[in-house]
Amino acid sequence: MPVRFTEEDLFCPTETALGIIGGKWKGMILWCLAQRTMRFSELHRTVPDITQRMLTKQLRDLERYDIIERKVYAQVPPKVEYSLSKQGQKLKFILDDLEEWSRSYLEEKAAKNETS
Amino acid sequence: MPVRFTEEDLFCPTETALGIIGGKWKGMILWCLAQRTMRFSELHRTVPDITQRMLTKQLRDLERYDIIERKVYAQVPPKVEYSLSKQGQKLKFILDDLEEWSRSYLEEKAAKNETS
DNA sequence: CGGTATCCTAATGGATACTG
DNA sequence: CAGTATCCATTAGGATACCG
Repeated sequence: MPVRFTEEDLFCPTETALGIIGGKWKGMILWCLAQRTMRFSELHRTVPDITQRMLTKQLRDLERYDIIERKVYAQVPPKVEYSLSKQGQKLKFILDDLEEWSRSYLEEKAAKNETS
Repeated sequence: MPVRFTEEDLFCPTETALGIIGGKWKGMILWCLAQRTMRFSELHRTVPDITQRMLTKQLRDLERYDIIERKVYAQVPPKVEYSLSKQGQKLKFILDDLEEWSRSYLEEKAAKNETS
């Protein structure tokens, strides 16, 4: 994903958005940060099975696109807090809708599997 | 992505949804089919630069998750139409929101780039 | 027209060790 | 605590040729 967006993005902005929130971990990270501001280590504990490397990488991506904010406290041991930015807050509502859709989707699937 | 969903999915359904609509092409394909039912060749012309292989693969994925429907007309030359399923229709509204978010996001970005 | 099959490259993700 | 660095495995995606 580029930081300067192209004509492609303007042709289908949905694609852009999916590029930003896509991947294996971003949904869950955003979901966590939508609940509350969290430190790196908290995220690491909360997101199941993510490695430090991946967590760092995803957070850097999200920060780069101004979806989250990173606040470093100048202290030892270090403390870094992550939170949703203004854009991230807006995105949260959509992710909520997506979660709701997914729930009903999974329920319907489960019901179908029972009757079949 | 499994067809039988796991406890992981129930822990964070958003992840599931992003797994279904993620990837390079699915957003745009769904966006096309949200406009209207389309034949394979129409999709192929409309989605820029997608290969036949990729288009087929994405359509199979979406069909497998019951997001779209595939209707084959028994005629020569063959005619196959793709459309949104009921679940796909519901998803459409969320993708619309996502598109709107993305537009405002890109606009803000563009504005920032001008002033900087 | 609407696909498959084969082969290949690029991108993503993971394991592990190390550090200010 | 909050990261990097290195190396490796897996997956996504692309080029091309062929088929009913």
